[in-house]
Amino acid sequence: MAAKLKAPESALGLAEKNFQPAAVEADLYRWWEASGYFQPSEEKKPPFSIILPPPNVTGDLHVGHGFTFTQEDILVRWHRMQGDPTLFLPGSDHAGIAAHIVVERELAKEGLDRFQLGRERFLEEMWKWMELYKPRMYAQMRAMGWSLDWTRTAFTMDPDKQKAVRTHFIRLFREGHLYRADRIVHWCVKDQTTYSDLEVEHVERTDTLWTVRYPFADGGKGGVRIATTRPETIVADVAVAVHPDDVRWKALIGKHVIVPVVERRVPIIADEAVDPAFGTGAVKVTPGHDATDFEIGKRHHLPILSVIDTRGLMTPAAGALAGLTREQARADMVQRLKRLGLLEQEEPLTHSVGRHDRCSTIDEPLVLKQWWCSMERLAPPAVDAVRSGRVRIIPERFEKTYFQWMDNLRDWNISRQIWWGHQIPAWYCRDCSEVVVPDEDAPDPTRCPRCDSTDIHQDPDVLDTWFSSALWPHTTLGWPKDTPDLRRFYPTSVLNTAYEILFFWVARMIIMGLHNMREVPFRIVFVNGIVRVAGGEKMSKTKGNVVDPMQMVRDFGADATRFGLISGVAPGADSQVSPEKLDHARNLVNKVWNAGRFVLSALGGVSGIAADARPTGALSLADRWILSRADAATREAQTYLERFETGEYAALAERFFWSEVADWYLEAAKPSARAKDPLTLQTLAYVLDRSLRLLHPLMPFVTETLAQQLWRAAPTAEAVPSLMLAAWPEAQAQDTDAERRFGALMDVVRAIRNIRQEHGVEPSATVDAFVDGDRDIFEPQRQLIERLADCRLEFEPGSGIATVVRGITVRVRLAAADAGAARARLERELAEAREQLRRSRELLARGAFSEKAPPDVVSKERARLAEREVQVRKLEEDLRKLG
RNA sequence: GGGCGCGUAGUUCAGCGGUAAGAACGCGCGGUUCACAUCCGCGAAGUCGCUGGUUCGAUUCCAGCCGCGCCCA
Repeated sequence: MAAKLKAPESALGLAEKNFQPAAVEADLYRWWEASGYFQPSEEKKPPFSIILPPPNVTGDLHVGHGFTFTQEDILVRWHRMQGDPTLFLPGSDHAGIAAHIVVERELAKEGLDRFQLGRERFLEEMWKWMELYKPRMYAQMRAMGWSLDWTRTAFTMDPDKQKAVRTHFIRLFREGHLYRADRIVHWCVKDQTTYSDLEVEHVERTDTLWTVRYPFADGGKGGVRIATTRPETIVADVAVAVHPDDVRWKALIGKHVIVPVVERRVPIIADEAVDPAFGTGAVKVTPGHDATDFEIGKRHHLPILSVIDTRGLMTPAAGALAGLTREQARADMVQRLKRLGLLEQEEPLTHSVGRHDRCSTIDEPLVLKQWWCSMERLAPPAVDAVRSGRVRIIPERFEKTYFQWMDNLRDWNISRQIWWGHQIPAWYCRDCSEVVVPDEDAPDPTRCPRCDSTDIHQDPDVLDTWFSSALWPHTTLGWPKDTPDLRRFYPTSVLNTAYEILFFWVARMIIMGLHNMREVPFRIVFVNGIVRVAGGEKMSKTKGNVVDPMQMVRDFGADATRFGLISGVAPGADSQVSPEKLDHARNLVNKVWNAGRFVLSALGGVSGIAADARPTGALSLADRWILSRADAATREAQTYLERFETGEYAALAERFFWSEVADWYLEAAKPSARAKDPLTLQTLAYVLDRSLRLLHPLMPFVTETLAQQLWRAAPTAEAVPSLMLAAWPEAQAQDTDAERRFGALMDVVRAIRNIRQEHGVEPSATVDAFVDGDRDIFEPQRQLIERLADCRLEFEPGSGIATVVRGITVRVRLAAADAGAARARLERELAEAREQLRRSRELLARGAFSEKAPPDVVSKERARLAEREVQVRKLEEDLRKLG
């Protein structure tokens, strides 16, 4: 830890009526960071660690990051306060194609493309981008107040991470998990690269479905009618296929037809993959340009013809169509078929078409030589890890999603024909075609180990970004080296991320973590929903509805931004951000500030108080009550956080602080606070201290600002320099007697206020109020009630407008007593009370209820019945008195 | 086609086998006392999507249907 630094002198004076986030945030964060508070302590307790899901260095931080990372920071700060050695490790991802596209777009503005620049200069441009945006993103993370350990910052293209990826590739290759093969892949003609199954996005669109007749080879009449949306690929057809059980075609299986235009003689084959309901039930088979057909071709040992190249142009193998674009070739082919009289039908068809998820270019399936990662032996342990509970997924329903994908895993295409990323550590000999993958620690090969040729070159392709991201939880901690961090923090505690990347990332981390470390990468996967804009729309740059978290910080402050993002969110559920929500969050932060100001001013000039000393002795009812409520809040906060219910935790913290501490306790405590009553001051300090601790993970800045002031006025025995390091509170047993008494008081006060308002009593007027409840409760609290309800309290029966709460009659005498209004009110209440009484009686009268319902439910209902009987009796009595 | 989720106040959402369904915003009324008008007080507002089933009891569990969204093929 760095030399002890003093907390920054707050730039925000207590005279300031509104909390000014900008005045304190940067100073506090700098102090926390420079003091080493974000680094894990050396406590000998089991550590708590979260590796930040590294955001793509493609631009600025997104509000989705804002939500996820805030949630993580809440867990992290909570654990740190519990004394756990806590690591929250920051980083960023080089983002392969995504970043590639961004930089290529920048180049295009200057009329350049990467091929003009060449690999080396293009990579320089990529690095320039990274060096510009990485620090920018890190600054944004700091602005959000996330307690990240910046001394351990990691980037997927750091030299040691590159080394790790290389080692990983080489080991997988040696163990036979990697292979190079000609297979059908998804090709993007725009980005000039392949992509994996996961990166295909299926979108509905309407195309034309052409029905084409393929004449019989033996000259027989008619022919086979097939339906296709891609007539330009007819020139690559090598068969016609039907479903084996399709009675319409059964007799024709084994016969041959002539592929139109190219006049190729091909067989009619039977394959289960054919959908008899599609078109005529017979389909053309084009293994070179369709994934399903590629599989059919393999099963039937059909040749592969490739007629489209990587630019999307027809190859010489396409014969007459050579050189045309796909669209031109399609039109040309349709004309030819028409002329030949083989085009039988043309109709619109709505179907789903694959597109590249990065740029929405329509997928072009091609057969190309690529590196593949076999999932055969790697996947089963990862399935087992979740099935056995060694990795828990929260909410649980996402386990199903995980299994469904894992059970249908196909081999993973890991080659990408781009330049930015981890270049594949494989070399090819031009003389003998040897594939050279060097040893782990060997330098790059310069000659072929088989034929000694020096004409060898490295694979120009890079690895899929997720191939490196899959290693993140262990490479960030030092793998492949055996480091103290790796030993201490792996497996990490929680991985928290959006459900969108459950497959892309989470599953692959489990797979590769288990492979490289023989242990799961994290104990718990906490799955988030997506943050949407108000109205439920997904944010997207193209729609221009992206909410910038930094703008939110500027407008509302980091504390309010954090709270606004977290509140009202259930685990795994999508959420919405709106200006209203942020307004409210800012108001809450301001409330905390002002309540803090009040307590601090009350403590002014008083010595001998320790904010962390629980008050004891002859406490007032209000003091006892708020202490009990603080314990209740503490207990609930713990429960919610343990269940990852951060939204509930936020709601609870707000409810406790605003509705209980501020609205009732501070109001109740005002006179004795002014009178400098030592017990009340002690309670005020203690309750503020407790509140700040409970609120700190949600809103670190305002709470730290106040804690610094509070601890100066009322130094704690704990004597930690920062609220970040203060102990998380522990709950004591609740004071049920105080809660019952104060609860009754609250009800009475509300009842009097209600009558005042409903009957238009002058706000400044003091009314006479009568209470017939337990004098033992109300008499000692007389002054409090009188002040809060603006009344003179009597305990002798009087006349006036009455109401009954909790079996207590409350009556307010009005200056211009209106007997009609009084009666109306009583009658309304009586009708309702009678209805409730009737329902209660009916329920208890039903034998089945008392026999079968649990005894505690029955006795609770009995008590309720008794209470209602009192209520009705009192209301009737009052009504009778009115005459 | 397979899977998952959602439908609760005008809005955004909690909740839940226990009979009196919550919050916030918004809305209406009232309020200038030394923490806060980014505030305080009071109030109105819901057939818990529809239909059936299980149960002593269903908004909650189950099934079907309707509507919406997402994922996978």
